[in-house]
Parts: sequence; C-alpha cells; structure tokens
Amino acid sequence: MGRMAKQAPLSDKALEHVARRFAVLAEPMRLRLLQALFAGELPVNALVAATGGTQANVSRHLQTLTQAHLLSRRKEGLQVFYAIADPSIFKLCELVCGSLEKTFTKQADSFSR
Amino acid sequence: MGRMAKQAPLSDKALEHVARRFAVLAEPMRLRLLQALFAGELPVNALVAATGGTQANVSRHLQTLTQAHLLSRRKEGLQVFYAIADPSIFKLCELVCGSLEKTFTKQADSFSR
DNA sequence: CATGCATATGCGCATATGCGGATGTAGTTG
DNA sequence: CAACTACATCCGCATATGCGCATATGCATG
Repeated sequence: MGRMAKQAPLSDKALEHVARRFAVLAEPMRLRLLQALFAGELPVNALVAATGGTQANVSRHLQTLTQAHLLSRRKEGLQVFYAIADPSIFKLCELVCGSLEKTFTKQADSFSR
Repeated sequence: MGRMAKQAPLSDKALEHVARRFAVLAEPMRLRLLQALFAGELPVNALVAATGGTQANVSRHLQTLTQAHLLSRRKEGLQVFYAIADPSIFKLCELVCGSLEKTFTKQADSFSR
C-alpha cells in the first residue's frame, strides 16, 4: 500500500484535511490540554485546573480536539474523561519542538559569533 | 542533551511558538507551496504557476513561510528562489497524512462492518 | 535614464475563531 | 422530585487572517 508513496501531490480535499489538522493544533490552550493529557486520561474539571482556563473554554476546545479525532471521550457518572486518541500527536510535538530548538540555537549562535 | 526529556511541561512562550508553527502550516495554499518545493528550489513565478494562486497571494504566503524559518530565500537577478529550509516539514507532513489515513480507514470500516 | 519584468506591499473587506458570561442539560443524591 | 454537580452550548464581541486589487520596489537592459 501507499507506504513508500513518492509524495504524489495531494488533492485539494486532502490538503484541506491536513491544514485542518494543523489548525486544530495551532492554539496554545489546546496544546496545553494535550500536554496535560500526555500523562493519561483526565476529567474536564482536572483539565480546567491544570490549564487555568474557564470551564466553558476548556469544554469547547475539548470538543474541537475530539471532533478532530485527536481525543477520545468517555462518560463515567457525572464526569467526562478525555484521553489522547491519536498517538501521532506525541511525535508531532516532538518534531516541532526539536525544529524550533534548532532554529533558536542558530539564532543564538548568530549573536555569540 | 534534551533528547530523552520526560516531556517537561512547556512554558507559555514555548507553547505559543509551537502553536505558531502549526498555524503557519494550517493553510492549504501554504501546504501547496511546500508541496511544490518538495522537489527542490523554485522561483516565485513557477510557484504561482504550480499553485494557481495570484502572484500577490503567493508572495505573501512565501513571506509567512520564510519568516517562520521554513523556507530559505535566494535572489538571483530578477528572480527570487525559495527552498525548503527546515527538513522536519517532510516528516511532519508524513505523520499527519498517515494519521489522517488511519482515521479515514477506520471510518470506512465502520460502514462496511 | 527610461522602460519593462519579477516580486513585494498597502488597503479594504469578508470570514473565521477565541473568549467571557450566562444559560442549558444530563446525571446523582437526599 | 428538588437541589446539586459536572459538563456543554448559546450569544455577542474583539481580533486575526486570507484574499483581490492596485501600487510600489528592485533589478536588468537598451
């Protein structure tokens, strides 16, 4: 299957899907939520506490992440537990952080030189 | 160095930088430009042709990508050549595409079952 | 130095998105 | 079933961002 695909140009629809995925990750509050969930499943109130956001805002962002299939949702009594559903998130964040680190390091070098 | 870092929670500033990186990638036209540049360096007019965008719009998006240190810029006579400056882009796109493929496959399965 | 080409930028508009505050809903408990 | 808890959603506002159009800038050439 398409594993070694030679980067065949993606269709417009595919590009929009990819863009949407990146857009979902392009909000600090959502990144905070994902970061809090790195350690494992958590209920909304814990995420509110962990991120310092309002309950309404946290809930909305959780909905966005869930609709993007990045989080899973599980009701248990009064609480709703969210968890990371797409493990690619981990590598994604690693990659971006690594790349940004390099960039900053280079910028720092350009001063010290 | 930080290679095996235990995902220490990122600072607010760091999170905003990561979010910004994702935001830059969250536009179909910019993804088209990156995709066109996957094969190598190209001048603006070629990118206009490849993407079907207007010259003004392409130029602005190229500026965005360059300011984000994703592209490099090289002037040669009247033309300006752009090239991918951050190889992490390749893996990033691969990861997202792979993840989206899985998601769609699952959705497809949920019909055929 | 006047003209022309390749690229960049200013401006205005339309749309999208995040946020706070209030309110709605589902489930639990007395 | 009334009151409470945990979560979701509605509304309005403020801001950000993409786009088209026009125009400016930089560089080469006759």
